[in-house]
Amino acid sequence: MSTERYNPREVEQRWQAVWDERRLFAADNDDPRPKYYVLEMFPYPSGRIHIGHTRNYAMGDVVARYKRARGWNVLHPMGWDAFGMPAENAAMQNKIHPKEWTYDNIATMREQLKLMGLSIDWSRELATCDPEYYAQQQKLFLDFLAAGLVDRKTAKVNWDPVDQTVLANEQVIDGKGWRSGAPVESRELTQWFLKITEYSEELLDAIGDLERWPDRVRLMQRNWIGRSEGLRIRFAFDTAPPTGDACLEVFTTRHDTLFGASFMAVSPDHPIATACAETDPELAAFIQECRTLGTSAEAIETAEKKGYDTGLTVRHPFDDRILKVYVANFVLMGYGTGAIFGCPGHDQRDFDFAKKYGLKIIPVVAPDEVLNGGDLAAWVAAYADQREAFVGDGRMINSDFLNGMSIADAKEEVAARLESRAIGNAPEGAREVNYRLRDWGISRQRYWGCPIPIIHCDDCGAVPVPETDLPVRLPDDIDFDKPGNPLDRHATWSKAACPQCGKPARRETDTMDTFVDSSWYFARFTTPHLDTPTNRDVVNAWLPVDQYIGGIEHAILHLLYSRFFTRAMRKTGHLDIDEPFAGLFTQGMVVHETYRNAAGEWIEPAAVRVEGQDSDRKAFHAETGEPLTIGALEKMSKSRRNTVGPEDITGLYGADTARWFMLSDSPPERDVEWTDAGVEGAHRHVQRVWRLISRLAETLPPPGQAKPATFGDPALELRRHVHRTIDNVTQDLERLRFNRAIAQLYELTNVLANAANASDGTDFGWALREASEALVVMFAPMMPHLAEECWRILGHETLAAETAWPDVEPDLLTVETVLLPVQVNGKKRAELTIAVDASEEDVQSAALALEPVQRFLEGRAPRRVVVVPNRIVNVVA
RNA sequence: GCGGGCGUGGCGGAAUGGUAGACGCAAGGGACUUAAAAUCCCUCGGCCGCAAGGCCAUGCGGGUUCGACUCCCGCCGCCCGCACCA
Repeated sequence: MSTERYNPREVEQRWQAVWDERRLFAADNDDPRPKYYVLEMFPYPSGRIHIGHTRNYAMGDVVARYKRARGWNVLHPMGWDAFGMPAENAAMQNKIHPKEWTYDNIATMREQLKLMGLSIDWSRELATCDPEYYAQQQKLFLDFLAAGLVDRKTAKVNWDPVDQTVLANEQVIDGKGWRSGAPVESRELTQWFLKITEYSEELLDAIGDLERWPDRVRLMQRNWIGRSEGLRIRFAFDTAPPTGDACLEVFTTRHDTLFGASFMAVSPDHPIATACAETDPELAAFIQECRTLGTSAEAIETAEKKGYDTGLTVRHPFDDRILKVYVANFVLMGYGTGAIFGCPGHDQRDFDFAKKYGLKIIPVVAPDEVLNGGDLAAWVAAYADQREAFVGDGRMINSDFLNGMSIADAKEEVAARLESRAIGNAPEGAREVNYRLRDWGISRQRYWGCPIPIIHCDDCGAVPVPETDLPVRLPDDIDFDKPGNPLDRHATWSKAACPQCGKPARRETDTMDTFVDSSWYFARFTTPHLDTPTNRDVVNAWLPVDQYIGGIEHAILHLLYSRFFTRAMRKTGHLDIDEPFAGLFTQGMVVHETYRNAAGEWIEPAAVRVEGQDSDRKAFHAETGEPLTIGALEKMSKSRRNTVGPEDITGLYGADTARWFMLSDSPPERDVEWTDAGVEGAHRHVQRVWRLISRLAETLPPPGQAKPATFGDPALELRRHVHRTIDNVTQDLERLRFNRAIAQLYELTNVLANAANASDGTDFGWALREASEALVVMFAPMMPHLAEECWRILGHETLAAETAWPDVEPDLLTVETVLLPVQVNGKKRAELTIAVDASEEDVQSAALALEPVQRFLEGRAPRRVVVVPNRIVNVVA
């Protein structure tokens, strides 16, 4: 008897060795079959794989294995996003070299991943901290530089005082560093920038073509790029500033409200503000005050609108009114021109500002309900006493030649008039599109990153390192005794000869933002060991990634940078595609209950005993018996101590159980709660399938028997269910609805278990084998080891992993009779079994003849009978 | 503030205008066992009823429709993203 308990530890190891030995998952660049590239966001080697990774890779592996079974040439690689600050933090804390720490972690995590039985082409493994990888990244940087896609400019940067480094805007969350959580300061530094804004328009427009991306992510990217159409207007100075400018330029999207202008305001960082402050200490103090104001949500929410009158004035372009120029704390230098015209009537900030400084509030747009039958004069008179500016739609008032126009027409009129006039030799107004997106500052004052291949020479400036000198390698002999960048302090590394003039010069000591590393790794996987960044033919053949899978936390940064990088690589001739990821899926997190003791300390699940159920559940410390409070479901994290290690699960139940469980209950985009009961349930299923198949294997006819010409009813019924399941599971896997596919497979298992006891004719034996094999091949993507073991005892010498996906016999999807629900007034009252091709009249009369229908009709004739063929009958009484 | 999403049994969730609650978990009952584990079988939204059957039910209130978890309008609650972007 082969019905001993299934031993996942032994079985999984054995089949993993077989897969490895046969190089089953190595993708060949010359394979003539159509390609399919499935990729999960590569992990940061933080120490150990956690269960969230496991879910992510399980999903990708299901797709990879399924597509392989469908005959695609599948590329499914894995690598390591290996540069970054935790390695340096570890170096400082534990006196271990970042390189050693990183490679140790990679070794550990690689072994953990291998235990999961993922169908990965390990021959393509890469680590971004490997000189083999970052050498090519340095080439890309130099190519981008030559192509004009790199900028070096002084810029106000977000400085993290704890990590002692610059942060991208995207890395500042609520005014705090995304890693350290420390309040971010503002500093002026010379930085390297990648000119992502060159592609603002293209990156925005192309979002519409990303059909297999979640709407949510597309929307987030759209908002992040933040396009707005408006008008750049030049206001002639009446009292000129010390800079000597003739005009004050502003950007606005509400030029229709130009007659409502009652002041001008510039940012505290505007050159005019800076110039005025030189001779005005009070203004200088005001500007300083503005800078210290936080950028956190609360700070912005509660910040009062404040301004400082510069004494400068401008002339209104249409009515010659003189408008005062303020420096105002709410005007941002980073957007538009850093200056605005204030229209208190129709902008809440300007409204608040005007109230505070006693400026005129002139409504110039009135809503239709006031214009049509309302008391316009009274509305205008009371306007300034309101609390809120009117920002809705309406028609123009108080606006000279614009009066009566719609907002859109007024905008058009103002733009046309200002464009046709000029101050000096420049037009007074110009239509302009502005983007919120800023250039990407990539300089980091850090050791553990890709060195920027530049040498600074006093005479020649910033000179690229010649390609023959690449890679610029990180030095190994470094110390982490002080915060800041160890490369700066290195005795010799930064000394270099200028490649142009040969004089002593200084090597760039900043390294690249690690988001650069992850912006092109998907392309590198196509030729991971080549001595150029890509091979154009190969990369063009594999890209775009057909299915990319990762967390929603990368919805903006990583995905936007990768989209930009792909375009930059296109411009520099490294590939010929635009979009890196044709399909994107953002999976949910794995969450777990949290537990705390009376002292408020977090207690890890392994040390917790839970009793009772539902609202009566109580938690105790497993050893001390101390009562614990059960907290919220939270993302597994070290700080909450609610993590479960994958090896705990694979050790106890095997990888298949873990994979099956993580995919089974929740839809993949939603969070899944890790529960012991759920895992045990999944494991019971593994054992049950094993028992079922091994019992069946003893009685089934051998594989490869000719299909019987005819089938009896029990066999036919089984076959129908099998083929319906094949059809459904196929559709579900195509759409990544793993939970539904699994529900179907549970059902098929139940059907097969019942059928196994039924009958034993030749035709039935054949149908049972067909059903068993279909079941095994269909669950193989989720439980690949169990599938191999089942496949073997079903009498096959081949591997389940190499077996083609079963074909649906379309005839078996159609049935002769159908069970129709019969409703009376929209409520189900009876059922009707009838031929699928029955005429509507026949269905109708059969339905009306049913006893319950007659009962509800109470002898009356129905008013109407709705027959939806093969779906439902509704009798309207 | 702006934008987006979600709300279904004890729980995770099915059902994308057509039988609400597939499938799983938990729970209860039974069989097997000296016993336990494992396994197998049955029950499992609420209420009324011996039963047949009926009534109520997808956050709340309206609407469209022969028919609404699903579409529309208005509330309530929760979650996410962006945030002084002119």
